[in-house]
Amino acid sequence: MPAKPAGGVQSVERAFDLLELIARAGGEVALTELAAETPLPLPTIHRLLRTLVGIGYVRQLPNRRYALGPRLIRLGEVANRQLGALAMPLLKDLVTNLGETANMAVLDGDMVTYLAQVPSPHAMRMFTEVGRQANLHDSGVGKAILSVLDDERVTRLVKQAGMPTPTAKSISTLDDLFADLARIRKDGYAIDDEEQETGVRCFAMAVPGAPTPMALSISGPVSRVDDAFRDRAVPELRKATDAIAAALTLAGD
Amino acid sequence: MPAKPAGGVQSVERAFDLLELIARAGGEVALTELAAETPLPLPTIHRLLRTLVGIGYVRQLPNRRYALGPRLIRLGEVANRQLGALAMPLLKDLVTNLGETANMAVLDGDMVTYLAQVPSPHAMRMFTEVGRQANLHDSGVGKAILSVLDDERVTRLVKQAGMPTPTAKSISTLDDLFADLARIRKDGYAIDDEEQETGVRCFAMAVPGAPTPMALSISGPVSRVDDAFRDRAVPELRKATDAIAAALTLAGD
DNA sequence: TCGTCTTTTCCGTATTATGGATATTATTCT
DNA sequence: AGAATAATATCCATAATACGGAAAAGACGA
Repeated sequence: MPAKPAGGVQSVERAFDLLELIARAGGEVALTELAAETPLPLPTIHRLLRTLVGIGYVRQLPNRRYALGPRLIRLGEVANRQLGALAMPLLKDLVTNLGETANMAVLDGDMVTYLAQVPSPHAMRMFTEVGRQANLHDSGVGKAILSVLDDERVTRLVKQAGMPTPTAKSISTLDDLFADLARIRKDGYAIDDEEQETGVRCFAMAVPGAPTPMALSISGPVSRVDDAFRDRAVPELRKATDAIAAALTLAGD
Repeated sequence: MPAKPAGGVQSVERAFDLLELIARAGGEVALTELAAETPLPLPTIHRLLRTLVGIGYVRQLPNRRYALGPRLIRLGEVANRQLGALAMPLLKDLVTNLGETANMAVLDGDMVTYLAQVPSPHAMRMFTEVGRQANLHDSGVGKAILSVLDDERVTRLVKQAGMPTPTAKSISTLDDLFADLARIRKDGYAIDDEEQETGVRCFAMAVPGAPTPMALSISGPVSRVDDAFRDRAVPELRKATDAIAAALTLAGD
């Protein structure tokens, strides 16, 4: 009885589902908790975990609880470098030409993950933003990414993640979000106007045709990041996103 | 005909082998290159990759080459945070009490990966060391980790990774390495005396009984990190590694 | 100490992944 | 440019592999 048309290797898919579940649960889960979140029978879950523990991608705590293993860190790092290396020179150009902090982020589950950043020469910013995650509806990169997805998927992702409002200006309803997405689709760039952090404004643009939805952004204090800045920034962002799209198409020489 | 007594799920193990191979190859490989490095038949490799691409852990470039996918970044981040969060307060204590940069690293394949760092208040150090990898034989944390492994494994790992000599003081032969490991086992701490980077000395100690071999270190300029410093540092390191060992044992509340 | 819940092992079954053979593309050579 | 070559992708019969119900072993709480 073929329930799914997918042609993937089931046990592999299930193993990664488990890893995702552990990650979603904060990095540490009991076997029963996993069983509650998947339709898989307990022995199956246990066998897959046993396998993952054996090869070091999951570690079992003395509690018998399961956590993500350290070998995953390396894989994540390489994946990160891979994409980051591609973007770094472009982000640097953005910072040189515009003088504000440039970021690159990808869609990752129902959030965005920042992959690379070149800080502005102006002020010292936070430790490192790389690896940080943000919500789709309250960040420039998030909205830019949503703008290239179909409405159905937008709804699903946002409902899944919820719509917290870190500032008074944060978008809080699906209607407002779709109105903003319509503007983004029309103009080709997203604005985060103090929606994520008070005092910080940001312009963002999706990489067109990227296999994994991703976006670039340029952000800084509202005092400097104004309409005049936008007029300078948008063409630069376009140039950079186009360059990444091209690099992805030609990747690997 | 059971060739291996292992009770793992083969397809899962194979899938992760492929991910490791891609990582080892620098993040991007052609199908044939993978085939050359595994005994697996091509169709099997292809099917596994297809599965991984389908769920986003591998992406296929327009070249048809395969690269690690962005979903791995998230998993790596969570795994990192998991271990890092545990260590952060302890590293902070080390820095407070000793005034130099504190690191935590784990064994990862045939190298060490730095998981967390608290920089010293003294001088500005490099961007961020987190995620960086170092060799086992030329770093304090690496040698500390080797000291808790059996000789056979030490030999295998070091032969696998090779013994580059970044500085004139780097250990370059297995004999020298084993002599140093003997001292480390006796005294309970490792020294990296400008073996990795000229001008930088470091004391390191393994976390006893850690499920995944890991170590802490405290490092700084040779001018400040001297014998007197060692006498202050070693007890502090012991305290911190014991605390981590205890935390691992009690992890999960 | 005993009872309950969680984790782990067992093992017959058939579903699932396997890989040889082959088709379909890219790439190189002349 | 076209043919030859190599790389990548798909088929499909086979059986080996993973599966999951059932029951044991172990942890936990009373």
